[in-house]
Amino acid sequence: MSWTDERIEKLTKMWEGGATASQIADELGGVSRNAVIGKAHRLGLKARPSPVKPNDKADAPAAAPKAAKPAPAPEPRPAPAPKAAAPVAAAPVAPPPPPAPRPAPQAPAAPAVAATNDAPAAPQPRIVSVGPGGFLRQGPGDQQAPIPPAPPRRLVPARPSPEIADKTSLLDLNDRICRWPMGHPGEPDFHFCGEKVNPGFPYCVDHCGRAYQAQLPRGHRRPPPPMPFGGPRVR
DNA sequence: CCCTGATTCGC
DNA sequence: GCGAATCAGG
Repeated sequence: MSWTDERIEKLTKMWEGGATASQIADELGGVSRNAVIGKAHRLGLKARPSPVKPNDKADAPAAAPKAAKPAPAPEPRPAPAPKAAAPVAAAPVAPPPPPAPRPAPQAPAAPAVAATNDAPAAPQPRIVSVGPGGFLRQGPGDQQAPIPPAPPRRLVPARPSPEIADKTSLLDLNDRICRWPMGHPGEPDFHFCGEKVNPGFPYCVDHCGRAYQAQLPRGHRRPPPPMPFGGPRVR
């Protein structure tokens, strides 16, 4: 098996969605999890809580049970995204989303952001910007609102548009229609969205909104990112 | 043992 | 670039 664009794309999405290398591997088929990991690294997709990696802690004087160590080369790795500045003792990394997607009832985001620290005077309730394709980027307050409660799985959504009467199969894909996958490959109802693409993007406007999300400031990240591929397969 | 991701290194 | 082998923590 070779790394086609489609496969790389899927690998990327699943990896970023928090799927494990094994899940990705047998979802793609024909590759080992090692291959997936190797490829992910080559793609520069690293950075995921690894069970065996640098437990990088700058210092925790209050709660640092282990202090008996010559403290060799600290070697502060040049992290591309500085994730410091949290005064409260917070977990160093957010735990990856559990493999089981729970259809959370539409919990309206708390009306107030509960004054994190400061900035109570100038509350910017909405951060709305326009992406390169013209779709709206969502702010913290209204992000998941229009999106229906997480599809449990194995559902075939209504045809996105009447002109696409049948499922959009792999063979129907071209650069004008949305390639967002629905369901799992290999299953009878697997198909693609098929909506007209947001010009310049591989997806329709709706799915662009899912695929590309504005990087929110490190204070209030949404813990469960939507998994575009429909969540891990349940066997 | 099972799982995980990271890294190495011959191809 | 690729991925099996290996490492190492949970």
